[in-house]
Amino acid sequence: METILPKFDSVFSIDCVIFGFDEGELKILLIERNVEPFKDWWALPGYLVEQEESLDNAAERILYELTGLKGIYMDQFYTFGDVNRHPQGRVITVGYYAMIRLSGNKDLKPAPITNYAKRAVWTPLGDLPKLAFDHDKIFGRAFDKIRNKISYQPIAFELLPEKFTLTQLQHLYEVILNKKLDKRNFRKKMLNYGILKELDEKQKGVSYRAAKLYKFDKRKYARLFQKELSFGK
Amino acid sequence: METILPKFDSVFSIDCVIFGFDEGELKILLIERNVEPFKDWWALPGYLVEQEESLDNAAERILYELTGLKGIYMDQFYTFGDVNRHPQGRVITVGYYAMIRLSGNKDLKPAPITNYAKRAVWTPLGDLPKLAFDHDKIFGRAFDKIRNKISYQPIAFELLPEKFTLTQLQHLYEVILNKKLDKRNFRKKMLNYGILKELDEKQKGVSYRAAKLYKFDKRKYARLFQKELSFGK
DNA sequence: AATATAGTGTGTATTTTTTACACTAAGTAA
DNA sequence: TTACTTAGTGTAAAAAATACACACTATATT
Repeated sequence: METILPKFDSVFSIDCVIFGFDEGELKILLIERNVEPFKDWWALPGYLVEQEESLDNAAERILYELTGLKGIYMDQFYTFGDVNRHPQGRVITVGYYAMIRLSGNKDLKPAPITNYAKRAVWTPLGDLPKLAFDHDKIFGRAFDKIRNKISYQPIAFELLPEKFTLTQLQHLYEVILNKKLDKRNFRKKMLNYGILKELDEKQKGVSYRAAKLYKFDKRKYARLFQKELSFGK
Repeated sequence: METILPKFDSVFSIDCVIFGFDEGELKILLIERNVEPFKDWWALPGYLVEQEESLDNAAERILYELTGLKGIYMDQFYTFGDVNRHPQGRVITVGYYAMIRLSGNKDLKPAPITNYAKRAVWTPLGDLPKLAFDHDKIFGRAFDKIRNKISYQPIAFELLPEKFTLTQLQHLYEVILNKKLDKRNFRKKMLNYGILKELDEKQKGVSYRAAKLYKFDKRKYARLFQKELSFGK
């Protein structure tokens, strides 16, 4: 006995939730759609997966084509498969997210390969418009994911410039977690992880006492957090 | 401008990793395939998603059809989309897992709706054969997921009979985490969660001192673990 | 030169959580 | 009655989390 797979034209898609942090605000990258359905609406960068590409590769390609952002590594967080989530048919979409350093990626243009997006814009979470399709829901789940993850793994460094102050780091945490943290306890905890390198350099251009700059030590981070989360003996 | 979605015959599938605990062993539910490809191989219960059904519904239906297990709520853990994961074409599969109480579900028969599976068998993790497709990888990720999750959320109760002893619970943790735990500390911690009801009843049929039985208090559990994981002030 | 301003940077005591560790009690089997 | 097997229990020490306030320093302003 043999099963023949039905013919198919892959109708699965990827949607990307790309977080950035700029001017003290958390932002995500949205595109303005240039095609129906939802023409002229704002949406997460997302498109159909090609026949011959893996999901991870598709995510990277699609993000590039729609926003010009190149070589971004993303993680899956959830797959959305409600029957009516797309008005033209059944489309299952895999949600990917990334947190990236916004500096240098401020000006974005969709790659001129498609005309699918008019433009890509960093949008503060506070100003999010109603999004196309079920993208509000997809965004919500991505945000839950990072909020949850950051509370047990210091993942936020990806969002900051290469050199940052502890106060900047703390602000970022406060924005993601949506609550104020205690300065002394925060510093103690972050420095105790041992994944920050203190630099011989200070903040510049501020009209008050300049703060020390720090760098994130990727190697120590990897060593620390690839280990299992402990349950103890 | 308008995009027409390509026609499609949904070629996405669901694969289920169902954990059970029996005779002191962790087991998963495997089917013996009755169709090509991989006819006669062992595989995770999994099949194609229908046009008009959500992923969650598909998961439940497929599990029922292939194993006879009815009404099991499962969670997604990852979506697998490598290009060549299926020998007959591009199939993206969404991984679902559940931990269930094995008692009463020991004897399983595929529902006589399909002839896709010859039988469904609880297989100890220690005796897993090489599985069809990339199911080894899918299983591995599911196992990582529960191992990780149990270290910050006491999810293991689902695996035990309704009434259980603390020693049974501890054994289960030890099996999942693959390390010995300290009896006194384990009890202290579990009882402190406040999600166990001590019963006026003891174990029966053992040839040594009978242990107290406990029940899992779902309401208190829900109250406790829907709250955010804390970062502190 | 003096002053105002705004954020930097630091320590300690308390509480909570985690860890380490070993013996007696209770029930069954012979 | 004795031997055997698992149940059940407490305490001290260490580590982590929390609560809390003031002096310092760089710049801008007068």
